[in-house]
This record gives sequence, structure tokens and C-alpha cells, in this order.
Amino acid sequence: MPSPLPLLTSDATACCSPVIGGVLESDEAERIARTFKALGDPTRLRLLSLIAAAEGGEACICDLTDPVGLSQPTVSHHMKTLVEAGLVTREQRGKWAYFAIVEGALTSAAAALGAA
Amino acid sequence: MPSPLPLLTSDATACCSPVIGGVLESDEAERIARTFKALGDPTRLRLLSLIAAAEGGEACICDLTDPVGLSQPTVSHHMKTLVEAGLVTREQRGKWAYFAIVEGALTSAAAALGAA
DNA sequence: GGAATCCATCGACGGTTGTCAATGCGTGTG
DNA sequence: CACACGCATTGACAACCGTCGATGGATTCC
Repeated sequence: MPSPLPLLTSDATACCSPVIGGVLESDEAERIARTFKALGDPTRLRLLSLIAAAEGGEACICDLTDPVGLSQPTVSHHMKTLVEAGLVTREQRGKWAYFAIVEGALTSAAAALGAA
Repeated sequence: MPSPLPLLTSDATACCSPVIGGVLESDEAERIARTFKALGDPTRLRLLSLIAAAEGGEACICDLTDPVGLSQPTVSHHMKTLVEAGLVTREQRGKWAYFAIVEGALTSAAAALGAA
């Protein structure tokens, strides 16, 4: 249901980051918060690092369940959250679903904090 | 109960960010996630931006309740969360409690994402 | 065609979270 | 001293979240 989201609308104040560059509007705060909420779970952080460290920068669910030590439905659920947050892409290839980190997603998330 | 936390232990892998620089250990993931969880709420993001935009880079609760449109206890609760996350400092001066953004806290949070 | 594999969804459950009204504690002010 | 003010804490409640087992839909392999 929740729509996939681009993080920075880039109508952001020209100079600085959204968060410390001026008073944040409600809807913009909501949007940025959705990204950080997705990053606010240790399991999802580990999933991201596993994907990044994987061969070719992509991994399937079956590669991930064992390292994080959680059930397959749980991992699948977390991946769905990451996809909906726009941090990860999902590509079905045959039986497998391959997940990869979205180019620049983490960087623009970082940029929202003013790491300019 | 939850301990105040420094974000980067700097025993991090020398080259890159914790998240995409190697497979994240459970406890390090837990620690980083705590920071992003604090950032994962729109109200707290707005509070941060309000503080950053305030005169002298600091604000008291009474300056914040009105702009965010929430009750005083709720704002106080959010500020406690931000302080415990190490993102904000609290200094009591007379009747007022002044909050300020911790120097470099947002930047090192951003660094955890690999905005190197 | 049948079996096996990979994955998403469903239903359920306990724990956490965001919010408020009410209360209490310090600090300044009359 | 008594009062007003700023803030934290408490208790309560609904909503959300992380997790699991069970189930079902695709796809591949024999």
C-alpha cells in the first residue's frame, strides 16, 4: 500500500540539508522519517550490509536467512520494507528474487542529515 | 535505562562505512539502528530542525511545543529520546531546559551510511 | 505430470511506540 | 511564604512492529 518514495524532492532549500537547513515541513519530515525508520532496525541494517558485501552486489532471500538467523518469512518481510523505502530493488529471476541496494539511496539519505 | 551512546566505535573497518563496508556485526547493527530509530519519527526530525534553526542553535521545550502542535509531555518525551540517542544535549538553566544538537552527531550518523 | 525449491502472504502474538491528561518537582517572582 | 511557570514523570490506550508457523503460488528439475 505505502507508495515507493524518492527521498529528496530537491525543492529543498538550495544551500543545506533538509533537516538542519531550515524548519522542516510536516510532509517532508514524514517522508524523510520513513527512510530512517527503515534504517532503524538492526536486522535491516545487517541485510543491507550483507547485500552490499555479496557477490555482484545482489543477494536472494535464501542467501540472507542464514546469516541473520531469522525465519524466511521474517527476512522477506524486512526486504519488503526496504524495497518500499526505496533503499533496495527487487528483481525476480526464475525461482529467485534478487535484491540490490539502490544506487545513491544511502548517500541521499545521508545527505538529508547535512553531511554536505 | 538505555545507555547514551557514541555512534561510531571506530574499530569500524578502516576503509568504508559500517553499513556497506563489510558485514555488520549484531551489536554494531544494534547500536547504529538505535540512532536511526531516533531519526525515524517525523516529529523528532522537525524538533531537530527547529533547534538547528533557533537563535543560538538552542531551544527550550516551550519554544517547541507550539510549532510541532503537540502537548508538552509529548515533546518532552521526544527530546528525551533524542538525548538518549546522543543527538542532542540538555542543559538546565534556571526554569528552562535548553536543548542543542550535538556537534557532529548528524554527520557521523550520515557517515555510517557510507556518504564518504 | 509430479516433486522439490524459492518466496510472498496470512493470521496470530507479544513488545514497543506515540500520544494525551493528570500529577509532581524545581525554580523564579509577587 | 505562596504562587506561577517550565518541565519531567506517570499511567493509560490505541496503533504499529518484529517475529513465527502455516499456507499457497511460481518456477525448475526429474
